[in-house]
Amino acid sequence: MSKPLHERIRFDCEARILAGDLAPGDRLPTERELMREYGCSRMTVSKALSALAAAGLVVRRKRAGTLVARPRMHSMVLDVPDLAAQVRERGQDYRFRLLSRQVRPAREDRPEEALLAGNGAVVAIDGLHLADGAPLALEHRLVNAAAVPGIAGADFDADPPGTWLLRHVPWTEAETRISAAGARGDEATLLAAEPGAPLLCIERWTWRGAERITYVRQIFPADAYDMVARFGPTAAAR
Amino acid sequence: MSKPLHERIRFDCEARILAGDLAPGDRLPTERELMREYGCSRMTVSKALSALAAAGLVVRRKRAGTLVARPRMHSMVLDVPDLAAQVRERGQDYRFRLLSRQVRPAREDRPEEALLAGNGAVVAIDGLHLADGAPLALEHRLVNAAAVPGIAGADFDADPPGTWLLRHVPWTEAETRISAAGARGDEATLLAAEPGAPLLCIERWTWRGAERITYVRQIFPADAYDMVARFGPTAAAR
DNA sequence: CAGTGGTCTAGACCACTGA
DNA sequence: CAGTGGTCTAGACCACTGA
Repeated sequence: MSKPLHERIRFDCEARILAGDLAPGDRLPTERELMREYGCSRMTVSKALSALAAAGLVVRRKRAGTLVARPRMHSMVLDVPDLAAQVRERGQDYRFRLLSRQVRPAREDRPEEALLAGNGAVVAIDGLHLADGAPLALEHRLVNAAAVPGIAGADFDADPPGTWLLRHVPWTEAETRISAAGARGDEATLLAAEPGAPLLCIERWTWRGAERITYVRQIFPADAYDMVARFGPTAAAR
Repeated sequence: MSKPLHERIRFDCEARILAGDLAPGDRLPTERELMREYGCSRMTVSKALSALAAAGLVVRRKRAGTLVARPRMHSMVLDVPDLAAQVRERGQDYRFRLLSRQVRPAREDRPEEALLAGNGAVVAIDGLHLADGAPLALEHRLVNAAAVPGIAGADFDADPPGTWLLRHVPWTEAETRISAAGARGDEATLLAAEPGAPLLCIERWTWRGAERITYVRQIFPADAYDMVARFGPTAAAR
């Protein structure tokens, strides 16, 4: 029914900041002042202001008080594409066409394979993401065979390799690189594009602790895909 | 010296989850069990577990307890480029060359200008980001003249327009679109590239409340720039 | 319906730091 | 050195929900 008191206090303070009523550097009421204003205990006020601090809207300093933070926008939240879900959301038919899957020793002359598996084996997977039968993205993936035993025999009809991995390998870290590139001849053929045509290129390394799990490179024809990132003072920390 | 107790409890639980000691869906000890284990009050335990929930590592449900969350990686943190800072960090000389600045009525036949300013005036700024004198990115920016009065006469020698705006317009929301495109003839000339050459294209809309402040489109030659985004179970919520 | 987390109180002692 | 936030206690009542 009614929101908890600490959420109401947080909301009220947030509203004053976002409306510009309080400018960056201005002081909010102290905890003791807010206790009186809302007729509540200090823990309740503290919870509200700590949440604002965690969200980056205020900075709290002893003696100085709680100050409206200077806005930053150094980072935004990037949606990681689940291609299958996105295609289906548009009412199209999603399919993953497996082009090849090999289990073989990592090639020393390929930096990604050496980084991934050292002297061990890699599972190399190439495939095409299709929307209503038309090529959406070409995917080249390498998986550390020792780290993910099940991958060699996994069935990618239901889930493409990325989704399969997300389900079977928990708690990873990842780094994504987004760039543009021109289509090579073989890539152009598979994507039904012209050689040299502009592509959006997404490369991602995924770790579990210190161990590299997988490397993937997905390329999209320029008109087939955009990535979207968002920033908001409220949503930034979520 | 010593970390607060609630941080220690949080750290201990986090370590057990990240080590795989507790799998997704497993139950953590209840608050009352942790109270006994650490010999502390329930508020202290609650603070630790709430922080883990806010970070997305656990899900808390009444009666069911605190469960290790299923990993998601639906989103990553994207660094927003401060081109001037990045260029200087590489030891190169950064400059912004202003190509043109106009204050004029928004053109109705251009969707961005109509969205931005309606029937009002826009400030249209075109410029080139240079690293050691070589073109790094071509920028086309539109600013809502009514919303940002100072921009018409601002000096962009010290700060490029994006940096200037960040300093003068607080608390905005933003949406960034990243795509690939081929260079048009005029763009290619300014960027010292071939027509049709692949470009990384970054478009960003910035709002203050319901009001649109600025639209910017930056294009980078494919080999000049990559964007990087990161995901980590601990750092995700920061 | 018993056990869980959610919220809240009314205190306390303390570390820090800027007026 | 006085005022601020940081932490913590030992309770309480409650809403929710799954064993």
